[in-house]
Amino acid sequence: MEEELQKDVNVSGEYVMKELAKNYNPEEMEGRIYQRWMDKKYFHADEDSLKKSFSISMPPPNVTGQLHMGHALDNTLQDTLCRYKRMKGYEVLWQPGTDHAAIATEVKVINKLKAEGKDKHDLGREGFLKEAWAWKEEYESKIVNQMYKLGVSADWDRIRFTMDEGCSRAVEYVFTDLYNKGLIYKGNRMINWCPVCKTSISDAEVIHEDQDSFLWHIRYPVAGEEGRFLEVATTRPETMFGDTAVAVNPEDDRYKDLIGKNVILPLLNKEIPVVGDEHADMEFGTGCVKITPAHDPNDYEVGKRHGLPEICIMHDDATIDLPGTKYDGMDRYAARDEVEKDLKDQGYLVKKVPHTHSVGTHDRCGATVEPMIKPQWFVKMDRFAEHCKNALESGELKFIPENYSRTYMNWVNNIKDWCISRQLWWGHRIPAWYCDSCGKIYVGHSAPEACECGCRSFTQDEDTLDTWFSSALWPFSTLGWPEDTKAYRKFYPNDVLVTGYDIIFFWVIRMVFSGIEQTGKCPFSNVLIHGLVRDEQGRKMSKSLGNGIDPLKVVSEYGADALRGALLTGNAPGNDMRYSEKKITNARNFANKVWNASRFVIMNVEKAGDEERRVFEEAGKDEGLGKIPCGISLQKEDKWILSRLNGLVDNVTRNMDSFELGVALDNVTGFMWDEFCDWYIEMVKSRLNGEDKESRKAAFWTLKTVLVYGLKMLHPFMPFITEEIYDNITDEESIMISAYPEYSSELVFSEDEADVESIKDAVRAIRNMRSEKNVPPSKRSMVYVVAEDEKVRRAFEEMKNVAKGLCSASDIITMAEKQGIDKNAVSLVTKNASIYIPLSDLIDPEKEIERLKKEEERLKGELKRSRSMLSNEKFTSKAPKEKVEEEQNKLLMYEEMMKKVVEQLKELEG
RNA sequence: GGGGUCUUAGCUCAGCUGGGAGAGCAUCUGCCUUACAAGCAGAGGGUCAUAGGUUCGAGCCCUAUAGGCCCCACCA
Repeated sequence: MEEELQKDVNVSGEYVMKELAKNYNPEEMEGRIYQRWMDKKYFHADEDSLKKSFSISMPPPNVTGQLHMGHALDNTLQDTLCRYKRMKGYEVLWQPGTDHAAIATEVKVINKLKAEGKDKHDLGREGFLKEAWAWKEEYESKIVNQMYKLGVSADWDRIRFTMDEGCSRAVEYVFTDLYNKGLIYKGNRMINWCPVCKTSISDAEVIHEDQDSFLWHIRYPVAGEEGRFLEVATTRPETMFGDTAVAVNPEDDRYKDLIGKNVILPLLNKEIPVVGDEHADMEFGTGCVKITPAHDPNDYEVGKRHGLPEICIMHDDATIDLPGTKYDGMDRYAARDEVEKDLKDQGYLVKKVPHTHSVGTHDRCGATVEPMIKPQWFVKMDRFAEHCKNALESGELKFIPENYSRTYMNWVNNIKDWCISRQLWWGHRIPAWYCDSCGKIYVGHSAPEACECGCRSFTQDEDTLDTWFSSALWPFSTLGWPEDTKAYRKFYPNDVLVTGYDIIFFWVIRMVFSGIEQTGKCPFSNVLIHGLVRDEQGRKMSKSLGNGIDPLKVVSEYGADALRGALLTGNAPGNDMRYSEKKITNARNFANKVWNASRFVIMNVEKAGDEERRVFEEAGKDEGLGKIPCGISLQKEDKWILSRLNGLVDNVTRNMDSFELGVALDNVTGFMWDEFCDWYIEMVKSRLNGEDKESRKAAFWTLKTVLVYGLKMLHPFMPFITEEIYDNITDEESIMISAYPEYSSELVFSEDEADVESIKDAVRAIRNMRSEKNVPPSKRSMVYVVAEDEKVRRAFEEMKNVAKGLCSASDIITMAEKQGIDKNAVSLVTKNASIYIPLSDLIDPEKEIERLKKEEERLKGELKRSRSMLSNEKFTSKAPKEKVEEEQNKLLMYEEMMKKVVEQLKELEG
């Protein structure tokens, strides 16, 4: 049967419809379609184009491993925006790339080497970097492949890497520039030290977590005053070897007199001064604080204020550095126990009380961070904080949702100098050179010929830069900056940055001030913030919990369109979302629905005559909505769905433009599923094989138009299935490069919309009734529609055949007033009509009375509410006119309905 | 300590500048109506966290309270 049909079509016409596979099979089509897009260079961004530009820089994923759900969401949002803008006629650049992720990658490579029995230091810097680059190549290609599978339409020919030649040049340029401006300096300051990774880390990389510990109270004897002690309280007794003072509050009457005197540091028997400093809180503990300037940020400040020596008592691996003592070489925690024991033995320990305090840990390895004084490079932040503030206040920068600008400002206002040097190998080596004889620093691409002192031998700084230093330049370093390239001129600044809220401080702020400092422009005008993808129970997806879902697994099982749809459905900017398989299957089911609706349309047009096929072929072209060819006489339901489609365009466009992608997708889904599939297709079924040729033509034209435009709006969200169908029902090249629908003021049929809504109301009421009475669909029934309003009657008359199919009516009779209808007919009341169905044998009159009474009660309530509102003089005088009118109309409608109900009740009750 | 955010149907969440609460899933009922059972039709289910306030009118604005979450800072 089907083969025959196929043959028929081939023989009969110039227009040969390709056939859609019987089942929606994403796996089969997605790879093939993506390859075609790539071959056709659709993702290519033309820097010479005269079209208005739209650009996004992809947040470069770390080359540390695989993509997770967060990446899938992030990239789906960007892809959807890019595809939308492309169809809207913009020259779109979506700049892809990957991040070297300094410490994260270095740790991975070290672990890999360890598994192979190799050690970083045995390999040496060169050897290690070779391993790291090999790692990068492997994981970058893995990641890129994963993006292909998601349908990412980035311009892959422009892929960049934060450590490639161009980006490295930009890094060097910026470092040198900031150094010359005095905005980068090298200093011996207190930084966060990770004793496991053996590198400094920035404040942002430290995670504070509360830990249960103790507060040790220790006596420090006052020098020269036999029997007098100062009792200090500390959470870190092992650092006492580095104590260089004890502080008391200058206002504290208990200890005032001791300021300027010395106390004896137990165990070391060393005299240290008592200083008066605000830092000592009289209310806390004993009011006396031991001061360890080299191992505590606050003590460091106190030390600075009082000119105290800074004694470092720890090695880089956090073992004690105290040559000649038994503590030397002990781990910090072992030393703590030992100190406690010794203090106790010698009578210095007063007590040890449980105490909870927050401990800084390294976000990469979890080790407890050790504050240390080390020579490091820093970026001054005062000026840059101003940049950040100005960008937001001037409106150059906008957050979506807006409240994240507060988070941003909160960060900006509390920013401190940024420690940018890292004691790692994998990263941009600091372009600073030290003269081997006098030590003078030169900053630049290479060392100078000779130093001022005449020496010609230099050594480059061993350290590398914080990974965020290079990502801060990403929006412009990828475009060839600092060269004045065409791409830079065309696509910088970017239009949107899409990223998670967890990264605002790390990345967004640093891009903003770097962009402004280097290019004079904020690197992007909109920051679209999204939340985290959590697991079904709302927990963060994490390796340690093992609750992560691999997006690629989902893709291979359900298709990329389903994953994308699930991630964007109901997704609101800035909000976390929960992942669930239910959401995936729901999105997949929707894709399947669209697939089948398309099959339905295609199958019918295959069966149709030449003329219909020609009409079909011409429909849905890019010339836009509102162009209804002459010779097409649309029926009411056609106008209804076209008008609804047109309204949808308006809605969806507005939501897309305001980055409400989740709402936009809901709009499209609702329209396609509910209005197009469940109503329009059902309405039109009988016409497709009907007698009336004009009606058939109009139906085919409308079906195609609505389907094609619907697919276009769906395409940014579900690119694969829409392309496959589009390819099969049009002879256009690709939906990706087709024009996005434009709202047309000529395609507004308000009256037809209202009429069809009346019919839908009636159909629903009838279905409801039949369902309530358990009437099988096969049992047809007469339907009488009584409507005083002539327009309503005409609408029912016009759509009689359509409505018949929708509610299993054998016939529909319309009339102005009730006459000749069986007394026992079931009656229904809709907004503007009364409907009677003679189902006498199936009706239980008592139940019917009961139902009508219920309805009467409901109406009574509504009438009461409405009347009291309208008789409220405050309402009628103060509320806007439209609202009052609206309420008056409602009242009339309720009164009308009430009248009918009362009438029907009277009849039933005899 | 500072800032943010959330509390709406059994579950997951929408609800745009205030004008009588929505979707999906789940549940229940009936349907293999030849595009689709990955489906169709229908139904039930909500004091919009609590208490005040502003307003003709509050899920939405203000204040307080309770609970949840996030970020920053501090914690000898």
